[in-house]
Amino acid sequence: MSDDPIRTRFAPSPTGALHLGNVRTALFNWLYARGQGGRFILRSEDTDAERSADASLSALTDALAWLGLTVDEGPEEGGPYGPYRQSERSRLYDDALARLQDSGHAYRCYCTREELAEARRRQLAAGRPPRYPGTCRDLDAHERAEREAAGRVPTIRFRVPDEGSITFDDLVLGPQTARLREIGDFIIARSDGSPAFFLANAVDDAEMAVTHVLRGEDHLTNTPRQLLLLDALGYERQPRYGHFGLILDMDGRPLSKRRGGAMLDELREQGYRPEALINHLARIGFAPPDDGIMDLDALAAAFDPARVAHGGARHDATALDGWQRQALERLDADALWEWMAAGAPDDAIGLPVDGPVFAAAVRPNVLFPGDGWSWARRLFDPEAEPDSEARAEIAAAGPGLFRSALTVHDPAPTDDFGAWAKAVGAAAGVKGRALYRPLRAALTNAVEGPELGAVVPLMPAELVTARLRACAAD
RNA sequence: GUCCCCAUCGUCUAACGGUUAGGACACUGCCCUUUCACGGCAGUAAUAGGGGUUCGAAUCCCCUUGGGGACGCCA
Repeated sequence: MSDDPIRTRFAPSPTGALHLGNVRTALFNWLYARGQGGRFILRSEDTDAERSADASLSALTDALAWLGLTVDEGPEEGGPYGPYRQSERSRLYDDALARLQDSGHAYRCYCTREELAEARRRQLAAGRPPRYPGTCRDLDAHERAEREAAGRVPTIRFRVPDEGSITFDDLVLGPQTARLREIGDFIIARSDGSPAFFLANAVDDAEMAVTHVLRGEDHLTNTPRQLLLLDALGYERQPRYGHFGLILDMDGRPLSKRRGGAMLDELREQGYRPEALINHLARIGFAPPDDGIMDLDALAAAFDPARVAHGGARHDATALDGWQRQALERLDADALWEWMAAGAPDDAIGLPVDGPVFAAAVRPNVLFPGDGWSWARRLFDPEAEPDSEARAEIAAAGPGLFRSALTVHDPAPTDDFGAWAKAVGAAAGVKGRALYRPLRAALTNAVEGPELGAVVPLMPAELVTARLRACAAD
């Protein structure tokens, strides 16, 4: 069938937290590799030494593992194309840089940041695209020596041909053509000798035999440059690229750490389930065959880059919550309790019943572990007070109802709540809404919540009595 | 400013020349529940605008408008 095994990669810079856009990129690449029986590679793009930290990298691998995006080759897993940290691959980049200069594809540029910024400013002001003006493009040996004597440290730039075009078949968008005259000479090595993104990223993809690169459309205009580099370096084995629209927030603005609400760590901390996140993200830009929650393998089997949406799309937190609800419904009581317990606050109240029993009882009214724990407090804390709505409900019902309730309170309604409530209704002469709402308010301290029959039997009998007395006292 | 990508219900999307334009989330209503929520059922709601091409256009082409991206010693 296929000659070469599919290889995809996720190549983040370990400088900070992942937002949903990054996660979806990882997800799509993982889905494609998995669905095609290929391999998913993690590569740490840590060439910017100061900003990279191994702590961030391990946080990142932890996040991928939590999501279920297993890594086949990477910094921790190793693999035949290692090392998988760019900081450990400088020999490769140095070699590429040397070859590019020897072949005349690259040259030293002595322009300072200030000069470049000034040139850009002038071009913009003149209504022209801000491109490298080519100042150092054709320096002779004498001119170079002069600048070096002046203490200037060069960067290395790739010489983009003035004429011609480059084309590629985008996995998502289809055929693409870029005119070379639109592309300025770009920096491939910083003045400290470290490789720039264009170079390191392209060289590594080729060296690591990556076959398919799925990335955000912010890279669309990078691709021609990287193809140029790969051609100049003589790589015959080049990856195919696919670009999809970026994820935006509900205002249609790009996701950013600053605006918040879409950072993976934050969401995980809040208690979102990985399945919820995965299913939400899989459907931003892609339409799996099933409406319900799908597991990663099923998503992988269905995934097809050619069917990924071209345009950008919004991250709607409400939709994510919908997936969270579905994810919670599918958990069995033990798993639900495990999830809730993991998210217990420091001042979590002790439960008078088994955790899984409690978790299952409040499940329909819980989206996050914190919700469960606030139900625990409302239901089981002897100190808990009715909220204002509950107070109003209790006042409106008057003490008579609760006095009646106390008369039928022995034995406590812990066994058969339905029968007890019926008896109370008969004794007080009320029924339906007029009966249940005050009882709910008195017993659970709130006017809305889980099924009373599921939750009241969990409460200690003395507590039920105490709450009824408090309401009957007036 | 220049170049590139994009455009279907509020949101995410399906329909890849012929459908009553479908689904999910959200919203509304009804049912269930001697209770709110949960759940079940139903409903409101979209092809940005204008020109073409075609027997026939959401679908192909052009223009306009609107969004996004790139143009960094960031990745």
